[in-house]
Amino acid sequence: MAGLEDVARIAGVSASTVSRAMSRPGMVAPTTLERVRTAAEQAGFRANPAARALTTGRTGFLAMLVPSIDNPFYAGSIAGAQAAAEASGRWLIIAVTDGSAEREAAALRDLESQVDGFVLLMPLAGAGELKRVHERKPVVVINRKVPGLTSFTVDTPGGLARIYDRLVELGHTRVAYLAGPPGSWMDRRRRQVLSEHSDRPGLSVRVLGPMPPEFSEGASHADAVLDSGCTAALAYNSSVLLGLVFELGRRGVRVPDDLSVAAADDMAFADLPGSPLTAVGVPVADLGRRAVAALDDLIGAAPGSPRPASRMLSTTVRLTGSLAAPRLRRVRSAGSTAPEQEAHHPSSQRELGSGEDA
Amino acid sequence: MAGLEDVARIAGVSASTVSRAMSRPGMVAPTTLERVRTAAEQAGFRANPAARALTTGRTGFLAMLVPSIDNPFYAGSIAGAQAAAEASGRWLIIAVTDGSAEREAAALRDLESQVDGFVLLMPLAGAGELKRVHERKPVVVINRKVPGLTSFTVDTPGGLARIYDRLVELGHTRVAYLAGPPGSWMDRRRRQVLSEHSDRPGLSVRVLGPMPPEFSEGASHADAVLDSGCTAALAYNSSVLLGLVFELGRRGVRVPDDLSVAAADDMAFADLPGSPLTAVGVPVADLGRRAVAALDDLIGAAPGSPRPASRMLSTTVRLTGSLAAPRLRRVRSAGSTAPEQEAHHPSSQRELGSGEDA
DNA sequence: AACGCTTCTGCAAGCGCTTGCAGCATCGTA
DNA sequence: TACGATGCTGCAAGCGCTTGCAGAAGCGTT
Repeated sequence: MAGLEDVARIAGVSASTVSRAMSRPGMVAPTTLERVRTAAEQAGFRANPAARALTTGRTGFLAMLVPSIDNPFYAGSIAGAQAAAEASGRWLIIAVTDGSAEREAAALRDLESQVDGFVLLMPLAGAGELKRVHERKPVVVINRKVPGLTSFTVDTPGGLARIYDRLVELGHTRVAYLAGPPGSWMDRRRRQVLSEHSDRPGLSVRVLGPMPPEFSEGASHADAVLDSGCTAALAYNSSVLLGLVFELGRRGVRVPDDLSVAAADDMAFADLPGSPLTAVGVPVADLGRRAVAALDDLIGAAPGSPRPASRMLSTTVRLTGSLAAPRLRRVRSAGSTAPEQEAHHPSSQRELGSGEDA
Repeated sequence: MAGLEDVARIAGVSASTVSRAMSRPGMVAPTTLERVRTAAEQAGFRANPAARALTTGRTGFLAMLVPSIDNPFYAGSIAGAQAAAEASGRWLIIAVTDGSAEREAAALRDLESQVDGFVLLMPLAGAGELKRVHERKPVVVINRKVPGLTSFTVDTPGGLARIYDRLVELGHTRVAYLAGPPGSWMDRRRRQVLSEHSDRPGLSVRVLGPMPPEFSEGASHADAVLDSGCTAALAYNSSVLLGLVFELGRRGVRVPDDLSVAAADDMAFADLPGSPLTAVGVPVADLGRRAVAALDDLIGAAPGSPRPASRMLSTTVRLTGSLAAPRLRRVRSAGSTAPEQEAHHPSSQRELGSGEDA
């Protein structure tokens, strides 16, 4: 691998001149610059980033900490971040925290000296600790607000509220919510929104679950939805929704004629032009992109400069998809040919109290 | 940040001894070792990886080049690779090639000096070029075979064949295949399998598409499937399958009673215990994991040692899911209440010739 | 008691790049 | 013509770690 010295020899200058020619072309005379450049090309020169990092402290790496990768939400954000990073000539290191605060802390510690900044997707660490990291290497947070750090969040509640409003407008009075994984922060926020809306007269939300956000879970809760006497169902995410819809189809229940459905959080089809399902569409790639862009600003910026503004990105909702006016005639949960009949269930599911989420 | 020198001062030894205590504990006397260790702990010592890399050439990074991230197949592989990398104390850098040979080459070139090895997911570069990279930094390939390199592939064709056999066994004679993206290597391989099986007497495959592997595409091809007169449909992947099934449900077509369906390539639900859809399940995480494990071997190994064996991983198929005996009575494609009637269509779709895939 | 070995430690020379400083032309100005 | 200012370049000192080499003990032999 050709080094600075090799180029210097060819060009007949010193290594320092070559270095300057590469990183601050303005500092060398035009003719020298030209000479060095052709020499570099001839030698096939590639600067050794590790050596550069040793003196400058800049590694050209960004680290992104995510709870997991194989989840459309995270994967989308990673993709956005990666694209932005590459666009500014940096590489993205992915660290998976798996929801463990220890692993997160370990990654933060290990990578601190190897990267120029961090993108933290839903970090678990306390605000104080994050600020401490930020003092050493710039930090941008996604999907959580940390005072003092720039963060990018998404207005899922707003999207949910729009769906909710539409349901009310259509005349629905009972809505099922297929909850997400137990203990999920996102899930909690959503239920909070629902519970706020639940205060309206004549409206009630049944929470089914919690359940892992999987296709199979949506499918296996189809009967519960039917039994609940609800005329509409909201699913935690698109996977759950698809499972539900699939199973409903097998039971002869039509969407949206017999049951209105929507997903609270989606990256699979909300933005697709011809999608027949309504869902709160989350601009996941944007989250990643913006986070990295903000990081870029922070990395270049002088210590005292104002930090990039935090933003809440709005969601997209297509209200005309799988939402329709309620139908009181309901189909029983039996898998057979579906004779229509009134649904009258004692409904053992709990009502969503407005105060149950802290 | 505490350095070697700081620890040395505290422990009352030289920096070299500290270095050795950290990286080759066997080389220092037990008592010294102990002293150094407590000193290091006290000082909060963290070795600077860039400095280490400068002398050793080992960076502790692995690079993984993928066509894209937000695709369940790739995301799953990345997740597996990431886990394996972290398990062996390395970090994973993700580079997205986006299907561009130039970007791939650029990433390879840029990262060559910054990583200890490469995992290449479906690389575009020629075998010769890949071998050349391999001479500098170890390379492991996923989902493509490159002579001279260790690679991990997946037996999707085998899984497809099993589904196909089952369909034949059930008495199907006309099968629709919702093809993947135009020009896709995977898609070609699959169609090849189908065309091989298509030689059997009394069996025919209709290819619909090509189409992008999206939910909406599956949905919008539902009518084409119904019109084709086929009694079973294979989809390029699970997204397409779900779209198809969703739209079928709206038309009152039951799965699998009215139509058998399966996905050729799936990471979403094939492995889930209660999944109602049959699909060729691909062990995506395993691919990534094994690739990194092989890379580990290569990195540690002496230049002359035999390279880790390539392997083809087998797929999983649940045959009892959405496959059933064919029903000749078919539903027309009109979106209405679906009166049953015979399907007799001139079928303008082309038959799959056995030689059409190169 | 002397010798050769083994074990442990420190010295110093890098790894390949950046950068403060000083030297040397060159140029403009008085 | 002389002077300072300016522009460009080279020298050399690192950045923080690793490692070959050699010296210093400590040990077992003969």
